[in-house]
Parts: sequence; C-alpha cells; structure tokens
Amino acid sequence: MPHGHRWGQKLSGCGYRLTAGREAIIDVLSRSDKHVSAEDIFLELRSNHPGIGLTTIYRTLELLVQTGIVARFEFGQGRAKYELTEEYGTKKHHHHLICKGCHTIIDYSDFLEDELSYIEKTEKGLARKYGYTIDNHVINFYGLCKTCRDT
Amino acid sequence: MPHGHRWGQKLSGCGYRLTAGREAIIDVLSRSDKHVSAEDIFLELRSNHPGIGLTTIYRTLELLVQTGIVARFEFGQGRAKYELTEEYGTKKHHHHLICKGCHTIIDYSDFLEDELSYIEKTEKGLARKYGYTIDNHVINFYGLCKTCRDT
DNA sequence: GATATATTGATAATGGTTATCATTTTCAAT
DNA sequence: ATTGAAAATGATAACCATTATCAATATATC
Repeated sequence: MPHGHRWGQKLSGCGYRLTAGREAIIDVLSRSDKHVSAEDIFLELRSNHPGIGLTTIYRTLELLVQTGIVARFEFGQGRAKYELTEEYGTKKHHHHLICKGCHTIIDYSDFLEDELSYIEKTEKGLARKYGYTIDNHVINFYGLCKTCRDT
Repeated sequence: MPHGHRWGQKLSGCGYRLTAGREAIIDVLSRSDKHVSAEDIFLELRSNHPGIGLTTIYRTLELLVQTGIVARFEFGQGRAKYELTEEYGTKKHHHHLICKGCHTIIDYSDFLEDELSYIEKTEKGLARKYGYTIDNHVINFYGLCKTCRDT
C-alpha cells in the first residue's frame, strides 16, 4: 500500500491506517510554518473538513508524536503546540526565541557556526558521562521583543 | 524591616509581606535540590506546617516567580515545576538532561568549556538580529537513561 | 490598640487534555 | 462485492492542574 508521503509510509509501516482525518490534520501541520495547538487545527479544519472532532485531533497528534512525525512543545502558555519534525516537515531543525511579553515565538535555524558543534559535543559528553542515549533537544531563549520592551 | 535572607529583603522591598506560609514554602524550595511541583510542596508541608492551602502555594509560587526568586519549568509532564533561581538559591545555573522513559531529570552545571561561550555568543547574536532583550534560556536534552534503554 | 490593607483558605470554576463507549469506517480474506 | 474483525471516530463525560471568588484572618502602620 505505497503512499506518496513519507509520513504515510511511516504510519502504515507501523500498522496504523491512513484516514481522511489524519491526512487533513497532517495537511494543516504541513501548510503552517509555525507551531499550532490542537485547537488551532480544530478551527482550521472547521471550514473545509467539518465534522472532525477535537478528540480525534488530540488522539492523532499523540499518535504522530509517538511515531516521530510530529514534535510537541510546551512553552508555558497553558497549551501544547505541535509541528512536523525535521524528518517529515519542510522546516529545518530550529531553536526558539520567545518574547515573555506577547508570547511571540521566533524559530531560528540560521545557527552560528559554533552552535551546532557545541550541541554535538555536549550531547556526546552527556551521553558518556551519564550513560544516556540522547536523541533530541530543546533550546529556548526568553526575553522581550522590541515592541514589548518599549511599552 | 531587615531580614536575614536575600529573598526576604527582595519581597519586602517589593512591598510584599513576610508571612509564615511564604517562609515555609521558600524553605521547602531551599531544602530540595531538585525541581518540585506545587503538590510536592503541599505534601511536604502537610507534616510540620499543616493548614496551609494549595491555593496559597500556587499564589506564592506565582509571586516568587514574578519577583525573580523562583523559576518555573514545564517539562511536558503535565505539571509545572519550580526551583529557586540562581540568585536566590544555592544551585548554580544548569541545563537539563531528561529521560523520556522514567521522567528523571538530571541537572548538570559542569558545562563544557565551549558551552558558556556558545550561549553568550548566541544571545548576543539573537539580540542584535531580532532586536530582543534576552535574559534567560532553557536548554533540555531528551533521551533515555541506561535503565530505560535496556528495558 | 484601631484601621486599612494584604494574605489566606475553602470552595467553586476554568480550561486543556484524556477516558469511555457505542457507532462507523477501514482493510483483508473470502 | 461481501463479510467480519480490528481500528478509528465522535459525543460526552471525566480528569487534573491551575485560577478566580469571597468571606475571614493576619499584618503593618498610625
């Protein structure tokens, strides 16, 4: 049952079915270039894909997180946010710059040249020292954007 | 109204009162060397400081976060965790190594020599590029500890 | 000590997320 | 195509951490 998308292959490869709802949810994630909440997806689908329940969205997101297709983030704003992982989306791996005033989140992936080597070295060092297998990381910088600082 | 603790001075300096409840809560945070949740504090105080309500703990934690005495973290486990900031606690600034299996969190502050210079450079670069004022950051590495990997 | 203000605790409300369960859909084998 | 088993869905209710409400209490200042 071949499928044009990597995520489709991944899902069916893991024994999960490809349904219209799941496609629609992943489609929303694909079209958005920022983190979206479960409710964001729900509202987005209300128009051209009515009838899909919030429950299904939560369930599907959980499934996608577990299969490595989607990453889940908590930025301390009360609701989780999701986005396709680097492997299944179009965005490159990125870090976050978060304004504590207006909650704007900037994804940046134009790392300084030191940035990636630092991470690599640190992951290796931690893995050796603590016996962990490390497979991802979250780096958030918090502060105030220009607008919020001047207000 | 001088007080022996830095946090006491900070609180009264901001116009807040020093109460037995607040002291007890900060005391729990001081004695613990790991991140604690509001409920952790509540249960800890149940024994030698009964009568203190969960509401007060949440309120106090919010106050302490806003005055910069306590830092709040969300590790994606459904509940927020708190700890004294570097300025008011005994722990040095640290990053996190989190096991996705058993949810153990290792704080490490024995940074590689590159680690701090990387952060400094990155903060400066981001501030310049995006016009942000950056005042803190969260760095979490996720993976599996030895025990969870072997199981 | 009196008064105004801050703090507290019990309770209820909120809001995001998850469990339940009957119904519907999907896939594969006939 | 048909059928039957397993998976997926939707409506609803339950959950659980956190907040709002509000009357009662404690605190600091005059």
